[in-house]
Amino acid sequence: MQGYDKHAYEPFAVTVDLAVFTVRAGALRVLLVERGQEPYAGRWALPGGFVQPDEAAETAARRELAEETGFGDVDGRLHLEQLRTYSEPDRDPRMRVVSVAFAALVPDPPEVSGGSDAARAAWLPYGSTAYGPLAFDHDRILSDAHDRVGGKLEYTCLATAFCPPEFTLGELRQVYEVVWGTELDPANFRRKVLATPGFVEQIPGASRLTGGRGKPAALYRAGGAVSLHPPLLRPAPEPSEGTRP
Amino acid sequence: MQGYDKHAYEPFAVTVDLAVFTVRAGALRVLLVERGQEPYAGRWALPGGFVQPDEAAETAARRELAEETGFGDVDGRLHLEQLRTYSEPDRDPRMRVVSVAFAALVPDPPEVSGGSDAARAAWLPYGSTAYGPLAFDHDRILSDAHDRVGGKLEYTCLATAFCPPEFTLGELRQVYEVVWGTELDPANFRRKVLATPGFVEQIPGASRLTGGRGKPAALYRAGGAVSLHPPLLRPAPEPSEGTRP
DNA sequence: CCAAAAGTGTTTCAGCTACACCCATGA
DNA sequence: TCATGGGTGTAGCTGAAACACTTTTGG
Repeated sequence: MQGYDKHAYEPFAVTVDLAVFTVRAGALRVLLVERGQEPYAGRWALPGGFVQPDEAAETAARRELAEETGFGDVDGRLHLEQLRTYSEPDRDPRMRVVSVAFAALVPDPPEVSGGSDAARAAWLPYGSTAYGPLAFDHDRILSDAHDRVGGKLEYTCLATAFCPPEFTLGELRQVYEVVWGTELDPANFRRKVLATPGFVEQIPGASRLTGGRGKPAALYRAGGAVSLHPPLLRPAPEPSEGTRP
Repeated sequence: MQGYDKHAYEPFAVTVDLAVFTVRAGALRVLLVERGQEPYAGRWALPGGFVQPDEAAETAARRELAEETGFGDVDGRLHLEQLRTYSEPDRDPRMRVVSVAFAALVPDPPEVSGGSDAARAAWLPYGSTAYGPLAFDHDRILSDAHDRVGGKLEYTCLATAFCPPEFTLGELRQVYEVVWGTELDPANFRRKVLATPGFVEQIPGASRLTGGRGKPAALYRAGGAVSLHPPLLRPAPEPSEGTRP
């Protein structure tokens, strides 16, 4: 950071890529766009685009998401979080592109009106074989984003970002189950969540039917807390051993 | 990511910044360099520099660290981990600079031979008032890096990255205490570490004096595990409440 | 009545905290 | 001998897992 010369180096293009998740119909879904041009024409890719000269990466991420998928930040309920930056020199065959990746969570999936830029946009089930390999290194980015979200559910109150303003504890539990791919004990989950001050707040008197059948469930709002002490650990992958790479 | 034109946008400079931590003499220290030029001449800053057109950010980070501080990756014992990317348009007064920040941990601090680029390099105590505000937004980067490292100690085996190849459990415990700024019960810490398979491996027969006094301590090596199940939680900051922003 | 989901109670067990206590060494 | 840090033992608490049970709805 000592010797500066604006033109001493070949210019870098800086882009953003977004892995936007939601939970719909009991499944984890990702927002993908179909590429209309080479390279990777016809392949699915993460939404994203160039960072403009006067904007921060996060600003660019919100703008591109709206432009490309017609999905704006409705009611400010879009949770956006920087994932990491991918900078391998050959990750784009045409030029040097450094991409700042974001993981995003949205509660209810509004309709996707394929925006100005992209040929097609759709919420596809995460991990599905329906969309082959993604363009560029987007498979890796998507996988990293999924890992990050799964981990953050353990020690933050992030799960409410998948839920509408008013939700039941069963819906909140489904977020954990769908992201982790496991089943949780409803009784223990309930106690754990309610025992964490500020995770959720009950809406007095309100209740709603969920599965069509069953007792109506009380409604809750997201509380002000952001972190979980102690954390809500997912069942150990191995039989309680230190994980090796 | 649809319409490409290499010169359609003002070029971005892409740099790396490193927050390199070590534990020396019972204190957490950071590697800083003194700036020789404007802006912020004479101020302390994180080591870092430009990413070259043909290298990934992590490669650039290792190279700059060696060039600027003369501190190479001795024995491959440098733990380097991407933190996040800082891209606010005004973070450098001269031009648009997007910086990929890294957190790094090293075991024993070899001498720092202020390298080619920097005026001076030194290991300064973290949080000390000795170095005023850092250049650019480096105070924030350093703070973010400290948070990240502190958090990762809880649920990964990262602490061994601060230790030499052979270390005692007291030294390992000191890493936690120094980074978290708390005291830990030696007995319980010992049991917890040994109960996690793959965290450390005892070196049979070896022992060493540590504080000059006291019983010689057994020596251990880092094991192959990377994550901690269940985690080693630090004492809650508040009286066991969900943390609010 | 039955199925399904919400919600409560209870037993059991693992893990953590706290603290007492012994061991080996230098001063 | 005392101070210091390593290392072991143990009683008690907390919280999570597992599972039985009640409640309230739709079919």
